[in-house]
Order: sequence, then C-alpha cells, then structure tokens
Amino acid sequence: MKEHLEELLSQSLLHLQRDGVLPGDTDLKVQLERTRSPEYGEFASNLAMVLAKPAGMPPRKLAEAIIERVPMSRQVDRMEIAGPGFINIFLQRCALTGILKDVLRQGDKFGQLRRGGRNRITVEYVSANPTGPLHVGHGRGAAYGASLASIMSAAGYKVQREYYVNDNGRQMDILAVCVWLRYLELCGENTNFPENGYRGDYIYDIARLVRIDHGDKWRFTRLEVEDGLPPTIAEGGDGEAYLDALIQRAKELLGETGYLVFFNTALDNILSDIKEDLAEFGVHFDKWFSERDLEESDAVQHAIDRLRENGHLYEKEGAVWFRASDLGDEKDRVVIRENGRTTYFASDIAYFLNKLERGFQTAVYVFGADHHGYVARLRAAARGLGEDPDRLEILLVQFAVLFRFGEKVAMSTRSGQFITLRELREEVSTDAARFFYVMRSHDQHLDFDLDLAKSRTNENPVFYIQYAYARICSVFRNLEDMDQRHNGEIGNVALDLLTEDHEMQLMRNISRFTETIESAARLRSPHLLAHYLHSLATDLHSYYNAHQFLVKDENMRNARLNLILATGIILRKGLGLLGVSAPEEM
RNA sequence: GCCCUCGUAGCUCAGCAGGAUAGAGCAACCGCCUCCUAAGCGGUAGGUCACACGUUCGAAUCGUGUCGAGGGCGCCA
Repeated sequence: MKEHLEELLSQSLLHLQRDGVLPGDTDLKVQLERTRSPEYGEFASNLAMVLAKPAGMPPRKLAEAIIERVPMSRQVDRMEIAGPGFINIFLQRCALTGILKDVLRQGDKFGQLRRGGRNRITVEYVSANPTGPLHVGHGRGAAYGASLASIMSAAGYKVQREYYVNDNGRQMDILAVCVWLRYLELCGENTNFPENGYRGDYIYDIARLVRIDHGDKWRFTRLEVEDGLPPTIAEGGDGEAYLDALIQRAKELLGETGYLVFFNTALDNILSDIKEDLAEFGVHFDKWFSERDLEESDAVQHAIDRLRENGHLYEKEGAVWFRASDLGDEKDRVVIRENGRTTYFASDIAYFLNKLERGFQTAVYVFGADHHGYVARLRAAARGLGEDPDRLEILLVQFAVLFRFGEKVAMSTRSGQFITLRELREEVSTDAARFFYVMRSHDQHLDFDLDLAKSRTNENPVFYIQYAYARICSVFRNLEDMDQRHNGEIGNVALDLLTEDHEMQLMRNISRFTETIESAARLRSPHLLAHYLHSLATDLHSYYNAHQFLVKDENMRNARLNLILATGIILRKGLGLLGVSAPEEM
C-alpha cells in the first residue's frame, strides 16, 4: 500500500518536472509517513514543503499542483492539503478490506516480502567462546540476532545465520589445562588450581568424562606438574605467566595425543552444550564457522597478503603492523607478533574477507557493547583490504541488567557467579526471555525485571500479547460449542459491515504489519515489531470488550470472525518472528 | 586523557529518514463481569524531551559545546 502511494506521488513529481514546475535536478525521493490520527487520513507527505524552495512557490500551492497530477487509483479516496502544506491521503475502504482478505488468503505466508534485493547477507551473532556455558549476557545477543535474522528474512533479504566458533588460541588452552587439573584432583592428586583459570563446576563434569574414558592414564604428581613454574597470583605473580607455563608443562607431560584428549573433550562438550542451549532458546544457525578451519586454510595469510599488496603493512620491533591509523582507527595494530604468530585481529580480518569471498554482499556482526572498540578497527581493515567499509555492519547490543525483587542481581564472571542463559530460561520461560530481550532498542541498556517476566498478569507484555491470541482461538472454540460455523466467504463479502471505530482501528493496524517488518529489518530493530504486536493486542482487547463477535446475524458474525482471524494470523506470525510461541489456550 | 553509546512522565521505555497537540506500559486515582477467558476494558492525572547556542519554513530528532550516566581503549582472546 505504502509503495503504491509512493509510486503515485513520484509519477506526479515526474510530471511536474516535465512541465518545468520543478527544476530538472531536484531530488524526487518521496517521503511518506503514517499520520498520527485518522482526521489526517492514513498517510501524509511533506513533499510540498520540502520542494517548495526549489519550485519557487508556496508549499500549499505546490501541494495543489502535486495532487492535481497524481494518477487515479482505486485505493485512494482523496488527498487533502492541511496545515503548512501536508498532503493528507485518505484511502478507500477497499484498501483496508483488501489487505484483510490478503491476510486470510495467505495465512502464515502473509508478511513475506520481497524488498531485500538479490544480495546475500550474513548475520553473525552470539559467537561466544566455547570455554563455558552461555550466560545471560549472551542471551540478549542471541535473542536479538535471531529475531533480526528472522525479520530480515521475512523482509526479503537472503540471510545466512552464522556463529564463529573461537576454538583456537590461548583461552582454549587455558580451558584444556583447567580440565586436566580437575582431572588430577579427581584422581586424588593435590593441585594448585589457578585463581585466573576457569573455575566453574562444569570443568569437573568434563574432567569426569575424560576419566571415564581413560582412567588415570594422565595422572601426574603435583611436583611433576608445578615444579619450576612462575609464581601464581597468590604467590605475588600476575598469574598470566603461570598459566602460559602451565600450558607448556601440560603439553610436555601429556604429549600431543593426551593434550588433545583434554582439549577436544572440553571443546566438544561445551560446544554441544551451547548448541543445545541455543536450540532450546529457539536460536538456530545455518553455519558454525570454526576458527581452526580458518587457520588451517591459508585464509589468514591470504588476508595479510592482501593488506601488504595494498601497502598497509610495515615492520616495527620485530612485529608486523597494520597501518590502521591511516584508515580511521585510533592507532596501528599488530597482525603478526614478534614470535611469528598471527594475532586474533588478523583472524578477524581473514574471517571478514572470507565472508565476502563466500559471496556475501554484506556481513552483519552482532556484538556485545564491550566490543565497540572493534568497530573502527574492523572498518579500517575493510578499507585496507580494498573493500567498501559499508559491506561491514556492526550492531552493538547493550548490556542487560537483571533485577529481582527490585534489586540488581549481582554478577561476576571472575568468581563464576554468573547466571546462565539456561537458568534464566528455566526461571522465566523461553517466551518471556526472548521477548524481554528484544523489546528495547538494541543500543539501549536493558533492565530485565525477572519478577515481571515471570508474572502472569497484564503487567507482562508477553502474556498480554499471547492472551490476545488465546482469546481469538477461544472464540473459535466457542463457535464450535454453539454449533455455529465460520464461513470465510460470507465474511469476506460482508466486510463492509465493519464500520465501528474499533474495527477500523484494527484493520488499520493490520495494514501496518508489512511496513513494520520492512522498517524493523531496515533499521535492524526487532523492538519495533515487539511494540507493534503490543499495539495490535491492545486493539484486539479493546474490540473484544466493546463488541460481541458471536452475534446472530450471519453476515456480521462472519465478517467479525474474519477480522479477528486475520488479527490472530498476524499475532502468531509476529510472535514467531521474535521466537515467541502463540499458545491457543492460556 | 582519547573514543563509543546514551540522557524523553514518579519508574521502564517508544518516537521509523526533521513535520501537525511529544506517545505506551507500570505505579497512583475513579469506574466496568446476569455477556465469546477481568491474564481484560474505559477514564483522570502526570513532561522546560539534561542544558546552551546554531542550521531550518519547522528540531526530542541534525551540528557544536557544557553537564551527567555507562562502556571501551593490550604483540589478551
């Protein structure tokens, strides 16, 4: 509908340009928006005010000229000039009832748009290191990324969902060593577990698995393990050197095979736990991209070569640096360390390049707000590779702070005192968690009220929307009990009977659904859909209270049932895009 | 110190690409079940859009500055 009107207006503008009223070089982009109130019609355009200056005539006069040249349309009732020069567009009834019929005909397929263009786009989210279970901080990125991908897909983008598995590097080594130490403990050895290691109980679980498969095969005494290592934190060291030395010692004592057993058992275990956790959260991926695969291919070297060819690398103090400061970053960055190993940043660059080479026009990254230092860095890298930095899109998701009994829930990763995503799901339900995470703009801090999310009252927006859907289903169940039938054909013919304010409001709101998907996708803002669904539920509840649907008159009854059936379809579809279920009974 | 994000009603937040009288929900107050689920509905009250200047026919929205909040600034991953 909106597209149609935009088309009509641009026709008129072209006409005006041809007639010489508007200069040939005017930007004819049509701006059209929903009005705030029906007294201004459905849509309004500020075209006349924007173009008044180039046209050299007063806005209201120009508006008149524009309206005169708009082609006829069966959807449009009339256009009026209002205020300083707004063009208010009033639609024919059939424009609204037509959309209603579309919804009923297409059912769950309604809302699948084709506006995303042909380009493929990859959306990466979560990508948490597989060193422990997901916690509530990852939850928001998961909910946001998953909802965004679904919405963009509905808007017609060709979306691939991707998770970058950071299965290489020091953190993984630390993990493997921690498992080994816990294993030694289980074997009955006395160990000195590092304060800065992974201390969660899940480490014991993994150690237990190794022991079940391999017994005490890799048992060593405390002296063998710790002899000659640098000081721990407790002993006054910084702890990092201790960990590195411990990793070295583990590799020596365990040998490559033994070390890999600990490493891989930890990785496989945690990764499958993460996958299961996300699946239960309704969050899915098309590709789990392994960092090790990236390293084993020559992708990193390939990316570094590209930077070198483009003249962005130099050597200093034995390391190879990327001259990022020339490309918008604050400072230069190391890509190859003095010891010859490439940096994590080099992998990031390679991964980005890899995405483009796999045929994606745009790579969208959903990062936690703590990664915002990456934005300038990665954009500089994109430029350095000779690519358009706009092909890289980084969306930062702000932190969520949990509240229980009106108080902030304390969390600290260091002590292992963090709430896991799984615990959150079990406490408030997946539906509530998914909705709460995305109901605020992603660039806004989120206060997550656990008590509210659990509550089964009207204060809880999830239940409010689900309840609207359940009420609709309930009406249809009662219909059967009353031995009446719903006849959609009769209802469609009788749609013109729906003239009450509540009915008009509901129809108008239904007609906004596709626009909402389009803007939520374009603005990367699933919260717009969350708000939209809430407003649609409000309209339904108001209608429900004001009017009886199951009335004697067959035409009116079927027309009303068609209206609420269409509302239900939109609610179910919309909730589905947010990963929230639509229960038929509550 | 530098950089990023943010500042809208008592609280939590919308406000899409600058547009008409700044909107929801919660909390407060007043009402509504002989009727399809009251997990609902209707109404009242509540704002100098942090502040200042600028751009514009028009600014919560754009720009600059000030104040305030949170976060980020490693040859860590």
